[in-house]
Amino acid sequence: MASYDFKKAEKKWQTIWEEEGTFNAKQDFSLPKFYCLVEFPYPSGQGLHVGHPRSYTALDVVARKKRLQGYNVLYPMGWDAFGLPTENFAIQNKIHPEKVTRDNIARFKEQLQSLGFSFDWSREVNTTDPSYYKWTQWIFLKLFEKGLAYKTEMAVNWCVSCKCVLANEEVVNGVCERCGSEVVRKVKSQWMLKITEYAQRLDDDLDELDFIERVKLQQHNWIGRSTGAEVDFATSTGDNIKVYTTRPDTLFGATYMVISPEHDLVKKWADIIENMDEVDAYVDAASRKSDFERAEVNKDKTGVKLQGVFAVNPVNNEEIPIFIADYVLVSYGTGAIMAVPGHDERDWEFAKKFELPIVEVVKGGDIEKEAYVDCDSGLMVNSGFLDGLNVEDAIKKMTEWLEEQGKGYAKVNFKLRDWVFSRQRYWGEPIPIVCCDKCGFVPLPESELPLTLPMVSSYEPTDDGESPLAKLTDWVNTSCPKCGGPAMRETDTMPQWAGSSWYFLRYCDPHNDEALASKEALEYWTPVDWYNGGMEHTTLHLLYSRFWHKFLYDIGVVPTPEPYAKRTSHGMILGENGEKMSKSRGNVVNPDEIVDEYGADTMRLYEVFIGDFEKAAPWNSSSIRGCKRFVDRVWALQDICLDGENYRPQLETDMHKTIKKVTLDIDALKGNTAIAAMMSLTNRFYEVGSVNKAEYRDFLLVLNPFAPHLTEEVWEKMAFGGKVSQQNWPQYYEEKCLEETIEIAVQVNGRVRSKLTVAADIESRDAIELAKADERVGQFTAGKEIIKELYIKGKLVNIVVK
RNA sequence: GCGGGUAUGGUGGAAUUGGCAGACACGUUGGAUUUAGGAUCCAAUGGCCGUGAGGCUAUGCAGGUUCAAGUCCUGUUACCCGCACCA
Repeated sequence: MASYDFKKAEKKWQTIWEEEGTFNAKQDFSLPKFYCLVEFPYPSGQGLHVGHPRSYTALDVVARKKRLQGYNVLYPMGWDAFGLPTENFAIQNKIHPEKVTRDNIARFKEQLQSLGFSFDWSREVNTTDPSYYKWTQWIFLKLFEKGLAYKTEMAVNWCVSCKCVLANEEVVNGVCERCGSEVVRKVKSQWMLKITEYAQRLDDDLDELDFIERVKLQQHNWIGRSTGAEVDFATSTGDNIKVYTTRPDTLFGATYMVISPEHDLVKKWADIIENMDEVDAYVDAASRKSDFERAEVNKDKTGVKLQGVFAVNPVNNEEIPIFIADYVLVSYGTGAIMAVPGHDERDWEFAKKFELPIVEVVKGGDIEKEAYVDCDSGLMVNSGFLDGLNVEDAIKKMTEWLEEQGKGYAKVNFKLRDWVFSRQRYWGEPIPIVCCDKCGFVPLPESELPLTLPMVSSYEPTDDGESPLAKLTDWVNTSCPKCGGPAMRETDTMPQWAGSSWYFLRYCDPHNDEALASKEALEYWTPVDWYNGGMEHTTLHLLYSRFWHKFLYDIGVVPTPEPYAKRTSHGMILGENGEKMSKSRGNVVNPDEIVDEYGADTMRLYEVFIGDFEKAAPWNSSSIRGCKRFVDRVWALQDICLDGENYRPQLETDMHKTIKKVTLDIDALKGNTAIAAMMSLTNRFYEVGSVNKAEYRDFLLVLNPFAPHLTEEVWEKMAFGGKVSQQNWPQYYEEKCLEETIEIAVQVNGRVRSKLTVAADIESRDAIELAKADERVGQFTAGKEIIKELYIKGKLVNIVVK
């Protein structure tokens, strides 16, 4: 037998699959369906690195197995192609981003196809294609129509290098998530999406979903729900200060108030505040700090007392001072707090510094030394009608009291902010809105979609914060769709996250020009049964797309309230040195070279075999050889293949056990141990000295999802009939997975002293008798008193002696 | 600071959830084959002691529960990730 010519075989089968459309999802909606999805890549200039194929392979294995199990599988692929890196590359090299995108996609596609993924290429989507982004714009207009898209002037995160605003989700540790540059505050008029309107549902509905826990947790934390109360504090000026607190029980301990420097009352009180100079200086200093500086946790608390005004604590009518301080954020709650220094660390620190009274209202701590914060076990004191209650009851009673008195009410708050949706860059979807002096913001009529991105030769970002599109006066100046008068187009574009927020819907019906997808296709295919993607998208793409999907559900476009039934996440493939793979570290492994040297199947096997799917794993160019050997050994089984229509007795259990293991492991994303089991079975064939046709056939079937080219090629060479892709997944029988005789360990005082081969169904009593009769066991029990003896079925006997 | 996670041979990693730790691989060593290299095949391979049979020891560290602990409990260390003055 000639050795396996993987290059020839892989090319051959890839061509067949492409010509036949072997893996295209079927239009027959009566079949059981399985929608299997991986995040579509951003087609960067560097091409794929060996990290990309990890999740593609894992879900390709799932998709291929599901097909063999009779499901109509949708496993699509596409391109998330708008975005800054492409635009920056285009600017640097003076090539239009449209061409850069086209070239990058061509390269990515070729690389993906060389790995033999079973994607349905007939459904390929591209977010930069006008026939695609027509529907991205359409969804935006629906959001606008329902009041969920609005434009407002606000302080935003501005990346100095990208010359573009960023969403909160795109700012990581005060720097730009993408380029690592400084992020400063800038007041700008921005399009916003009201994701906050969906905060409660995005949070609640997580519980019903089959998402891995760390994803749920991260989304819960990001949404940041808290329950408490809003309370009104009267002031000496007749104004109200509304505060949000999670601890209404501690209201009797509120000895001062703090409002943020940006709070409206500061300006309103300009004439009343006696030390306005000092206050102005503080406000000014705060405004010049970056968010990052302001958020620095361990810095000293600063602030200024507002002279000439005071507030009144609504529960005891005591007059309390009002401060401004930048530790109170204007963007959360009401931008004002009641300070309870006895039971809040920040307030305690502030009170110590400004020598303000600290009152204990929950007993149990030592408020002289530190704030008593985690006081669930304490009882209320110095708190009038709350005295003697525990914290939980006190919160309830105080909230009731506030509501009765009309001084406050229960309130749920979220950390989640609305989504800053406009970008001052060229390579994105134009926002289909015109601004008319008479009519305000007017949406383009649906018939004018898509509003295409004008093809221009100059699209550099500007320093003044305007979109490059603003310079195209011919394009900008238009007429109002409503009144026909002169109007101007919106010149900002959508963020990269727009196109990816709904792409999984388009796959269901990608060529539809009447709707983003037909009702029937959506009814059949959604929700996505299994979605895998990176943890870095948890609070970005994953949250955004859940939001859009819920909105589309509310307006009757999609049939399910959630887009994804199941979400898993892969660990990163690291460089050989254990560090993150990157060009600057020089540890990038190019999959093309691996495919060239070892073949796609070896590459696929190694990607799965490398380790626990959820954990990061370092690439190792030696280890991959083990997978290559495995491929060659499977090929060479042809030399020792005997006739035989049934499993041979000495291999029957091995066959059933392996099929079972592979079947279950694939669904549990434990392909690494599935491959180990198949390696063991191969070793077993060689140990026996032969395989027979029945065994070889079924072995090839379970190996097929991992090594599709090899298995098809062997199948054909062996003339097993048809193709592997047309077969059924082999069955295993539970009862045939059990050995008739088993080896059990015999322990004395928990240490293994001997082994016995016994019938699998041996009675406990018999096993113990046999164990005690064992010579070696006797040496350890002789002359000692047996205190206890037990048999753990199928495992061991333990004899405890003294 | 808060929340979550991880820690097992020289390496990647297994361990049916409390039941023989180290499956499966990589690497290494020895052997076979080969003109040679490569490839392939066979054997050994956690550590310590022992010629040997075998014994002891071992899952970051320290305790505990149990006939039995990588797995459960208490404490502790290191690293990774997320959030970060969110009232």
